[in-house]
Amino acid sequence: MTAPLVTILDDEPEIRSMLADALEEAGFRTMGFGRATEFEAALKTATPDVCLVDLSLPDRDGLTLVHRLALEQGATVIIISGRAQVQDRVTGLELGADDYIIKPFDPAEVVARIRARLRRGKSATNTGNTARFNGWSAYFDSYILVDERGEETPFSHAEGEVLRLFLERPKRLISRAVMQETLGGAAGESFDRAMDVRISRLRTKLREDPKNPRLIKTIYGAGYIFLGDVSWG
Amino acid sequence: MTAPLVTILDDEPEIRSMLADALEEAGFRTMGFGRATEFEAALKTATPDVCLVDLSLPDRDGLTLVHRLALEQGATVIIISGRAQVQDRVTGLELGADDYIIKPFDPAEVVARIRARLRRGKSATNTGNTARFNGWSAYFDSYILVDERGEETPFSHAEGEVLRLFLERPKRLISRAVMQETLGGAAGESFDRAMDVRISRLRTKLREDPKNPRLIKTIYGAGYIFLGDVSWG
DNA sequence: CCCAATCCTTACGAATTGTAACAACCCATC
DNA sequence: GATGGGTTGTTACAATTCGTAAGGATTGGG
Repeated sequence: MTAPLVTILDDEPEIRSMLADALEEAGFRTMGFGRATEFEAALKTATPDVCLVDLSLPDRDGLTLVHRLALEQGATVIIISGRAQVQDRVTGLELGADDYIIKPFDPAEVVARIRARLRRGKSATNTGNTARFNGWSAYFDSYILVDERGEETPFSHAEGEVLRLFLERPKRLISRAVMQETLGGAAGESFDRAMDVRISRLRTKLREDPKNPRLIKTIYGAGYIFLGDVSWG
Repeated sequence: MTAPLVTILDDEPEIRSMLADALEEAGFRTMGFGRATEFEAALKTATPDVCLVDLSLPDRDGLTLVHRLALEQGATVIIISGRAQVQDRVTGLELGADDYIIKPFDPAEVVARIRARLRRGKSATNTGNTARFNGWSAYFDSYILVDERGEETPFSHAEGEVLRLFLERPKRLISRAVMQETLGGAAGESFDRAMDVRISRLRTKLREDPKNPRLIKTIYGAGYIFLGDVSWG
């Protein structure tokens, strides 16, 4: 499972290094090019997962290049451009680009947009559906909880809804009203016992001590609070 | 092939109608909603290809909704928001959105971005009649599954239909309604057991552990989700 | 310490889903 | 046509999920 490869095609070296820094920080491999010819030469040996392309190239019309990349190579292409007109963006996207980012940009957003593209694809690093907390790993796409010894515990859809709600708001009070809203929809009268049961079942899967819960705390008369050091990814 | 369905979730009626106009002009079908509850109710029967979501909803936290849509439903989600900070965009994309468009926007760009998303989703899948996933190779022209050791298992036409549907939409929830539509045609009454049987038979051919399936997961009350890293070719 | 409100947990049942077994069907071959 | 192998739908029943009810435990105010 190698890191995804991102190529950067831009004639300004500062932009290349800024992007490369941010991308490598985020765990990607990068290759930078200042001219289309070099980039195309490299394409013969490397197969990038994402191509960042600046439209204002010295030696080639960027749009044509994007079109060819998207059509022939089938690569994911993200245009980076100083041209901010709606019409520019529309034609760029129509020609096959997957995204269009306007200069000046924030590298963090570029990383986020690349991740969003890759998420959909094949064996791409799926960000956003895995969370780690206090020795546990929660895989929301496979509906599995894994403890630190690697032992797996499957959880159901309903349990996953509760767990995700907690992991999205760690160390904050979550009122019963909010829970009802996000989970069941209509906030019924006697129906709210259902939520207790969901939480109860989730607690047993997390092996919580009923007398002394470490992760899911009950705030009498208010709601619940999830005490865990959560990191998504 | 019917036109792709785009749902619009925004509390401002003018924005809804502006988007609906532009999208229908461009050949899409649209459904508009002013509140998250109505939208979620509609999701039980309809399966949109793209969901446009405004983050400032009156009755629900938009970001949570996006997260749920992206993870559970596996839908293509595009956020439309007035919040223009980079951090807003990054968190929106991290939570599962496929794109983030800032108000005020030009409907033409929205159309172009939706097209870019759909293009990627379709063309990546429809080509080829061979697919690889998690050690398996599926040959749809010869109706044969091959495991990593080269052992062959033939599969029938009906099983192939289910498998193809899964492989074309990996890691997304496929509702029973969609399955019926793609497979059996008429959504009968007692006929829906047939689908379970198809899936059951496919599961045994993929050597799934009945207690703990890895590839084909059941979402109680909703549908199925195929969790393989698929590459066509 | 007492009591009412709140919360936890167990058990049960309705709805949903899995699968084995059988029947209907298709289709090539004799 | 009849036969036989394979495929697919149907039925029946087992297993799972998840809300509900009920009783016990806990909390916090007085």
